[in-house]
Amino acid sequence: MMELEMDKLVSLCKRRGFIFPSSEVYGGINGFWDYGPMGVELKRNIKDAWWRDNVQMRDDMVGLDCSIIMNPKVWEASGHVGGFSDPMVDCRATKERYRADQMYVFAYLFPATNAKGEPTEAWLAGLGGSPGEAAEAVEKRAAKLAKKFGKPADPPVVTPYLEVAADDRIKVIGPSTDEAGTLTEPRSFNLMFKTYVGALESESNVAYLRPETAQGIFANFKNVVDTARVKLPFGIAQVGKSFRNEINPRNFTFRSREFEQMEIEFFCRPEEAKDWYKYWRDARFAWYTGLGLKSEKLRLRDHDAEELAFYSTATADIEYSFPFGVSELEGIAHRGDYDLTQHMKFSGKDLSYFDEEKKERFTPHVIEPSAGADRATLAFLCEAYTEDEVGGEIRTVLKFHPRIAPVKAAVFPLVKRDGMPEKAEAIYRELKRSYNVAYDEKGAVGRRYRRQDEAGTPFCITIDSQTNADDTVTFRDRDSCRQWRVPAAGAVQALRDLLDGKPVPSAE
RNA sequence: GCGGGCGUAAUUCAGUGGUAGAAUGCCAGCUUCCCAAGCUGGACGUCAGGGGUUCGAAUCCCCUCGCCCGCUCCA
Repeated sequence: MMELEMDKLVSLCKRRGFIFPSSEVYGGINGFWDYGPMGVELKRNIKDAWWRDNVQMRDDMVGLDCSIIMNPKVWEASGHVGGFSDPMVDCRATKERYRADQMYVFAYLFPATNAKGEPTEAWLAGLGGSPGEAAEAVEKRAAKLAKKFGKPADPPVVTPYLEVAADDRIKVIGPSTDEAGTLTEPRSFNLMFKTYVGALESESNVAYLRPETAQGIFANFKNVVDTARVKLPFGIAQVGKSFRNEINPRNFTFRSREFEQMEIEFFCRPEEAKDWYKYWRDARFAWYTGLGLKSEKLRLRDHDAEELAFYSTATADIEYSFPFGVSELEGIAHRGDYDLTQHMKFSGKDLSYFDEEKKERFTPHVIEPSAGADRATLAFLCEAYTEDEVGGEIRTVLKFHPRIAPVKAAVFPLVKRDGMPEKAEAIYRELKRSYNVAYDEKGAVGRRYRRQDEAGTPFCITIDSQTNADDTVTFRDRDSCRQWRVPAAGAVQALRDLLDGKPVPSAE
């Protein structure tokens, strides 16, 4: 198995117009990427395949396209504001980082006096969910100090670190150091991109760019039920950009601050949720394999109990083994009725569902298959990248599934004379009505084939001297380099059949 | 966020204080009846950006930005 080097792929993506660093002429900007002429076709094909397979082809799915900026209360309900912006404290000495709300300070007063005759103070910080938990390690450290400075007369005064006065913080000794004053003030880390709605900046018009598309679906649950004549079980699908500020961009486009999601919220009766979870978990895995992510690099991993979010009873990740490690492409989560319940609580609106047949009112449960469009695109690129050796030379091929290939076919006149260009261009024009195809008459045909291989074009159609005699053209298969003849008049249908999965004819 | 490495053409890279280079790719033409062939010609560089040292900086120093690696973080 050839080991893909990420550098080679990144370089190919740049060279062939798949992916560029964002605003590169200004030196780029960390965590943002642009899709070039090839990349935009690839990513669109992936999103279109997702939409077609999950919305168009199904009777129980509808689509939605929500605004990126929503009422900020949405994010209070979802827990993105408040719950996940814990203030953190860094230790300058040990470079460790602690959650400020889980740090308690134990102020001891030892009998030994200093030069001014004052007792010796030691403000020891400990970590834990409660003062009791934090005390354990601290007491051991205090016992050591007691040998030196004598036993303290009183038990220590315990203060949560967040409530320690700013002036007193320099007295605090961090959990893994003996030195005071190494801890920074508590700083909050912003999960979300903050902005202001309207020309004036003030606390009253703060808004956020959405960190996920899911909440727009929940917020529109009632609108869809009231207007789209849907009945449980049904799902709402959305493709769109999301933004996260807290992440550390890494690994090419894999982890970006601006990214695109393909999300489904599938609503069902509570007692059916478990079965639907299993259904989606398998269906989503099969979707990737059906588009060519066939190798052992694709994995389905169930979360164990500790890994589960508190509201979820089951979650699975679809992972891909990238050159930089195994990472998540999609998560399928059984979210129970958590989201709708939260939005009912925060909005005061009834988002329950009335089952007309069973005359029952209840809050639907939700299965959420949430996929990353950019991550899927990167996985398909990694999977497709192949280096074949032909006569001692490296042939670089992107072996995309025809459905996602940016260019479906290229049409060439074998040489630039004898009416071949005219004939080739006529076929090209005809194909172009249905497919994204390329035309090239420049230079040696071998070079033209290789150029298309590198862009992942699955088929090449070549017009040669025999075309004049019997009006047939050659089809050439990207992966095998095999060629066969097809009547020129049937070229469009022949390409359609191949793109629909008809196998390449075996060798003549 | 921390630490380390790096940044020269579209790509891969050479260039350690004295005229900005190579290969590949790209473009034009010739040739060419099938897989990066050959010949001729051509375009392409704010040497990441800014500041400093110097008669002179791609080269030395400082700052910023970006990329890579390892930590940290990643509901």
